[in-house]
Amino acid sequence: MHQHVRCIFSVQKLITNKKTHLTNLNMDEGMSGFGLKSSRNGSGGAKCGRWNPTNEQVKVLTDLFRSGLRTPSTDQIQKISSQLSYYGKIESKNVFYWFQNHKARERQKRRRVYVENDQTNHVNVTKQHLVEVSESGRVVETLQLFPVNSLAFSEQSEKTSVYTNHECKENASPYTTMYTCGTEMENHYHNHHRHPSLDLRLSFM
Amino acid sequence: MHQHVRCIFSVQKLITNKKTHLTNLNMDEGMSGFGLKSSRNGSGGAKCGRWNPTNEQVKVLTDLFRSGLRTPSTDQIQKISSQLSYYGKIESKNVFYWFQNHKARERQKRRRVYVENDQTNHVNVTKQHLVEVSESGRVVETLQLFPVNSLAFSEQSEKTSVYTNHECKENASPYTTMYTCGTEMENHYHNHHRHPSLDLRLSFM
DNA sequence: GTCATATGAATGAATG
DNA sequence: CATTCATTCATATGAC
Repeated sequence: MHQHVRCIFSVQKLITNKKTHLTNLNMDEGMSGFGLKSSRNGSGGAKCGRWNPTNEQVKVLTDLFRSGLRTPSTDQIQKISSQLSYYGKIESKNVFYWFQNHKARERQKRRRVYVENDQTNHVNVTKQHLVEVSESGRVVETLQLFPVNSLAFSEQSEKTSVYTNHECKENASPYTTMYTCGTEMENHYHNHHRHPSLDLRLSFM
Repeated sequence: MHQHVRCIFSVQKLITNKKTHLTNLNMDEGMSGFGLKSSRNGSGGAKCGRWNPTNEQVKVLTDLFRSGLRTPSTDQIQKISSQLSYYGKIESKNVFYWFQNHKARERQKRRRVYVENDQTNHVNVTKQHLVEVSESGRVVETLQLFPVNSLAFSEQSEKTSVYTNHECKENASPYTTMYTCGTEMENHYHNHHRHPSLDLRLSFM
């Protein structure tokens, strides 16, 4: 709604100058449909156009992120997007933005927490030893992702917490590192996806 | 009129499941004596989840906002947060969000008024004393904030949106300028704050 | 209890 | 990549 104006601008921008990485990803697709997920809004309002990732999509993206992926290439983005489309409407740009945002916010949080620790504890915290995995560095060859077919099962590993009520102790450490260089993905799970064997096998690089 | 619908849904949402990234932080709400924030959240509840600013914190933040600060840099955020922590538990991100929200809502309100004016004489709904244009222009180097001992003094000029022009875009010089409307701050008081002369001296750039 | 609002928190989407 | 904006979600509080 309110984005109309901005959207118009942005599109123009895109066309005019910004012919970058993004452009290859149909960034200008605009917001065609949007699968009213049941997950988040589900309101009858139908939302104006913002992508609303399903839990499954988020799960997968998060897993990818945790596995070390930070800045997927256009190719990867496309693959991911393609795979995730199984769970609901999604576009390449969504994936692109997701990673951008996730990465940025992770960094931001870390920065803030760091400072906070620093000043409250007066400890020259060296908690900063989190080895930021550079996406350029070692990456897993292939990543096996399994479809989370039902929330019933996926929720355990994630924070998903339905805590919402009291003791929102959930993700007590949202900021804490989870930067393991994706090798652990190897043995992540070899579950049984009863779903259309939709395994997101992404070849990083 | 626009949100109630969502509220209903949100409740349902609660039940279903969310993927919120609630970052629990807080708990306890600090509140080192004195304050007794009477207005918001009457102590007790709200233990988990949400930061509950004390009146002093709100006062300072509001003053900063009124003085022209809109989007503090990370550095500023940290300083502010640090200083405000004197009054109670607070994290950088709270400050960040506070400004983000405050700004956004002011904008939103303004927009809303516009629409109302324009569209039709809908209802003379709370035209908001949105007038109050500040003659911004001068730049201050440092801003002295004084500790609010108590909510003694009234704060009713909350809104005070700078409201320069449409699309004020004060970002023209984000971190360098400060609109001083804060002359009043000068003489706020030099009373004895029983607190460690906690003066928020923020050097804006 | 329901509805409504204020506001903290989050996040998709951009922009530069 | 950092910053910002717009919108939405969540929840505490208060009126009815």
